[in-house]
Amino acid sequence: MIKDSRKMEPLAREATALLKALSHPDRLMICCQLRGGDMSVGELETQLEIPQPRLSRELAKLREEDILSARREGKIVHYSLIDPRVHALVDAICKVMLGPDADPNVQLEPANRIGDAK
Amino acid sequence: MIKDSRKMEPLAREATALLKALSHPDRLMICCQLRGGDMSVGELETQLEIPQPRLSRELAKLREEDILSARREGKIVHYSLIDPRVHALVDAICKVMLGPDADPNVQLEPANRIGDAK
DNA sequence: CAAATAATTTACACTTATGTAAAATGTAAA
DNA sequence: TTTACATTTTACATAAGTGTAAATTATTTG
Repeated sequence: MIKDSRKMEPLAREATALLKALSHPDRLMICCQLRGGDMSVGELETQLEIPQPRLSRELAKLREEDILSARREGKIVHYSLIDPRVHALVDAICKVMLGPDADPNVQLEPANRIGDAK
Repeated sequence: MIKDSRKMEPLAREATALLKALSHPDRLMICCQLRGGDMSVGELETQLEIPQPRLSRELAKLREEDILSARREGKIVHYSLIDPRVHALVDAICKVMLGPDADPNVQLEPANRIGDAK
């Protein structure tokens, strides 16, 4: 994941590392959800409808980028955001994608279906 | 560049397409610069110190994503931002990376060297 | 038309990303 | 220990991303 362009502006490189980490629907949705507080892998799986092995791998990537941390409690592993920049960035992304006057509680997640319980 | 995950939330997919387009230092710096107004390929090359073939290819990617438009004037090609979301997103990225109270005129670009003319 | 300038496209080599399915690991309970 | 549940890791196959250098196209000028 390290790129080696001698003259590359360090700040841009750092910024793109963050952006790249968010540049996958699974990972963006995960970070979007975790803004509301910690969640277990199982909860994320249910909420986001992502097959568990894939979810697990994307969580690993976010861990490696020091964006998420994991803590185990019994057989459940809880994930949480540790990079505060991600919270701000995801907020900004939602604002840009949904418009500045959108409901701030709307999350990036699989579409709600008719009949879903509230 | 098309991903095909049946259940993928369309909004997250659209957002990540945008993020992916910005997830490369060359492309992020290009968009960052163009917030200030149109620039030619040559100007971008000089400002950003990116080898022209590579610059050209990254510009092509941004065109394909409908983020930039190009207009030719004689032998010079001028590029400009056409997706307003990108302007907002780059602003947000700068804010997140530099802190909310940073100089709003700072651009993501190769580091200024001592002795550079103002 | 020939030469010069601006920009894009090709061709390679190599790495990273992604989806899927199977196997493995850690933890708690019967 | 055997089962069951939660999560991670492996193994493949295939598609994209990236850097570099050479070739090509477009446009203006001599």
